[in-house]
Amino acid sequence: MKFSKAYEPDQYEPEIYALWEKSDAFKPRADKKAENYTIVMPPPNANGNLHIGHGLTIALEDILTRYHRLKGDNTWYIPGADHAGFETWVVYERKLDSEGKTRFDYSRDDLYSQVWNFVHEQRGNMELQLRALGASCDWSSLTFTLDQKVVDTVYNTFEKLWKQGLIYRGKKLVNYCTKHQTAFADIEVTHKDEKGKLWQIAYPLVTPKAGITELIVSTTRPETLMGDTAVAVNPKDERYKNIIGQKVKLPLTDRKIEIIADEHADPEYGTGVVKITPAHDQNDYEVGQRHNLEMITVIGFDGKMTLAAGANYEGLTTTEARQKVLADLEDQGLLRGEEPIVHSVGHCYKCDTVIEPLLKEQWFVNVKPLATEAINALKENRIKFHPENKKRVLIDYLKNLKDWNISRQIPWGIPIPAFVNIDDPTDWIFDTRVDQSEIEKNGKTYRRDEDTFDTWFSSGQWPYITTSDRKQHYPISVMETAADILFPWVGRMIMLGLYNTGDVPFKDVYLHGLVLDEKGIKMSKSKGNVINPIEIVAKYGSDALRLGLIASRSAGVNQAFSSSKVVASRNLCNKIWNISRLIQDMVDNSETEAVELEIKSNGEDWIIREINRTNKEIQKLLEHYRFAEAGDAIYDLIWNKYADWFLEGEKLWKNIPLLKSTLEQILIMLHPFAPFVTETIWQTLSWTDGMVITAKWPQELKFSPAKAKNFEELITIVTNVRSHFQSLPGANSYPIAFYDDKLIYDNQLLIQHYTKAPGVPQIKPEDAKGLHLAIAGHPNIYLEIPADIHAKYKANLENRIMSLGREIEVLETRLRNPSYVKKAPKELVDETKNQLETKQKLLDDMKAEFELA
RNA sequence: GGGCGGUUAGCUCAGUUGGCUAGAGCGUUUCUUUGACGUAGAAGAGGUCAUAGGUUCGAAUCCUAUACCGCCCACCA
Repeated sequence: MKFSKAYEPDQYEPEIYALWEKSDAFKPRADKKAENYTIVMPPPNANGNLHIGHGLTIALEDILTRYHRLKGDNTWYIPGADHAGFETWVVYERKLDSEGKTRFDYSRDDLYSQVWNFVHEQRGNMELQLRALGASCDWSSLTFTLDQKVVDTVYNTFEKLWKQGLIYRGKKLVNYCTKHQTAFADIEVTHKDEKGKLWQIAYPLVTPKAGITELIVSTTRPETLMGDTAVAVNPKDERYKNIIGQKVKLPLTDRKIEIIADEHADPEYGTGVVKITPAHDQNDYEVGQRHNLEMITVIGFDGKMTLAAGANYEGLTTTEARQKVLADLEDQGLLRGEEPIVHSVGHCYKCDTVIEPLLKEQWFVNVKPLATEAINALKENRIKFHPENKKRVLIDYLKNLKDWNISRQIPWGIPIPAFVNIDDPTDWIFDTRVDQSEIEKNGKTYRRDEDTFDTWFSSGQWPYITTSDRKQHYPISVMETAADILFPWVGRMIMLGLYNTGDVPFKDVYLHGLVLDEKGIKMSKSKGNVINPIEIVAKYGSDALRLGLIASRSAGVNQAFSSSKVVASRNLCNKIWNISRLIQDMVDNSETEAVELEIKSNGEDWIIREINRTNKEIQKLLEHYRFAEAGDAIYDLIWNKYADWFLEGEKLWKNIPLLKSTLEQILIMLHPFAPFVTETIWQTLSWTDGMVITAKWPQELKFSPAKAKNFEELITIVTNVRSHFQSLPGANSYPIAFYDDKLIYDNQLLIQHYTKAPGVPQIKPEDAKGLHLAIAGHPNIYLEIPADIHAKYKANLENRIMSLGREIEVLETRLRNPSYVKKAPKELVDETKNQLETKQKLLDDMKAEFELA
């Protein structure tokens, strides 16, 4: 291969990925002495496409993976694919709908195999996209969330929970989406503030007492009135004390319901009387439990009124029923008013349908014992969080967690391995013969539960399922995922991981925020502001996307996507490409085959120092998950140090062994951040062996600190001269004369090269003329500019003298403060003194310059 | 109602346990076709770190209040 003028990522990326994959570079080494480093990918939807959030996830995880691989760890990055139960089901149901079919046209087994086929036809895209993003994951251990080993583990866990009494079947209020015909866990419900109305309705007392003939209740849901089985007042409420236990006539029905006393009724709110509808409201359900109330279901799973609501209302939608109930109450003179109200209403996160709390028999996990263990582990700091504050947020969530409904009424998922006796609905047994809808056991016939598991129940067991073939990799090193699934996923992995293995599932958690659009708005299909990562890869390259995504981003914070960062990153790739091109060119044109690594100039000591520093810095930053800063560090090294100063100087020396060695070091350090371009370069360079992906993280080279410091001074001198040249007429046409300065004497050529001055002559002190440069430690440097130009230019220098004077004043004030001198660390005070001295000298020099002319 | 973030250059954001002249990318001004790169090089301009107090020798950083913006949680009839 040869280096073209510009790096064109699309020409190399697929080939490079194939090279890695073919050579088993992604597989963990079987080195017993090395440390294990394990990351499990949050499994993307098997039949979906990756979005920009995946771009970020892969960027972060792959940087860690590649870094640890270079460091020599047994690095294992485990990919996954999610059957995405509900998501996929929604897509498939839409397809059925477009064919004029519904789920009720098929058996569950039919539907399951239909979706299975559908998913497998669609599958593969996502995996190709992961490759395009450069994920260096071990494809041979890809786990699909419906793989047998997943199902087996999930069944074992379910059975264990069941045997220990932590699973129970209960008829409780569940969050039900009447459109999708399934229940949800509390966490899956999206609450929104909405404008509604609060109606006042009169419930007449059967026997008026204590001067009270009727009770006014307030409700936002009059249509549930027919499901009322009590009205409640606060036991401490003096107004109603005497009528507790009396009955009221329930309007629109012929039922009489009791007035009960319960803390739930807030005396301050409305009239202080609340209607109790245990079958349709979570609070009322709890009141009902306390008072043993009857539960009447007036809304069905289809979202329509049931017969129990009365013949007049049966079959109406809730909205229609509300209108009719209000109208009927109005007719009977029982509607006593309405007022606008803003209240929070639960919605289906997928279709936005209002979630209906409905009574349904479901499987629940008693989470208390699991959550307690998890909270203990968190409090004992067995898992480190990035950002740290999310740990407390999770603890608070776990403390208040209610029992977890794990049943879903959708066919696409892991079937719940439970069967019910056809003759005894209370007789449930655990059995894994889920491929049969009826089984025989002990001479009795059992029918399969048609429901499937909540996907979080299975993915909550992900870390130990995926590492089951190499158990020494559990707990995994870090769980990197999106901050918005802290509760449903991270929390559940910790609970179930502890429950199943006794150990936490991961040592570290790194949570990333959302990638917002360029304006800082959440991306969504409906808003049309979605950025497709694969398009960015096609346009700017995979490395540019990766570097651009991690730039200026910190843990847990939502942040806008920045195309200018992507462009800047693309430019960096081009920069390192051209650096390599230049070095390859120098190598090709060098006559002698120098082998020994030898340092020949101050700039070489300096660049070695800078590389060493950056090496340490990157390691430290990555240990702390500071990706953006690590990216900045390598960017700065390559661009502002290696290219602008070191390479520029090497055009004079061409120290081939050092050029080769430093370039290799830089390529290795850049590799985690820009895997494709570094590998492409590695494969193109004439002298490199093997692949950079499996190279060894660079050892630090030795250098002379004094010489490195010298070069720093040269940089100051050069920059100073350039600055003058920039503002002088005639630009760089004036020689830089000096006397009695060894550093300049030894580097005349270099200074001339950097400044483009016509010459750097050594002169006698008495011949000094022109502009006297004011550089600390180098008092005898002159720009030989003609007297007339000099005279004019002097005015410009006054500004510098003024600002220097101000700086000196600040330092003097500080040192004049006795408590500063007494209390601040000695080094700091000494440094301040030093500085003051240097600046004072500089100021004197500059003033002397005025005398000269 | 409870909790968590944020407010730093024109824009998007960094800024580790308080410490020297507060950084980056983009944008912007001027100059430059030098043996790689114009997706470039060189030199600049640009910030009273939201506000008000406090702690400290020293505060963008710690504390208290205020304002505005964003997010999460919750059983608001």
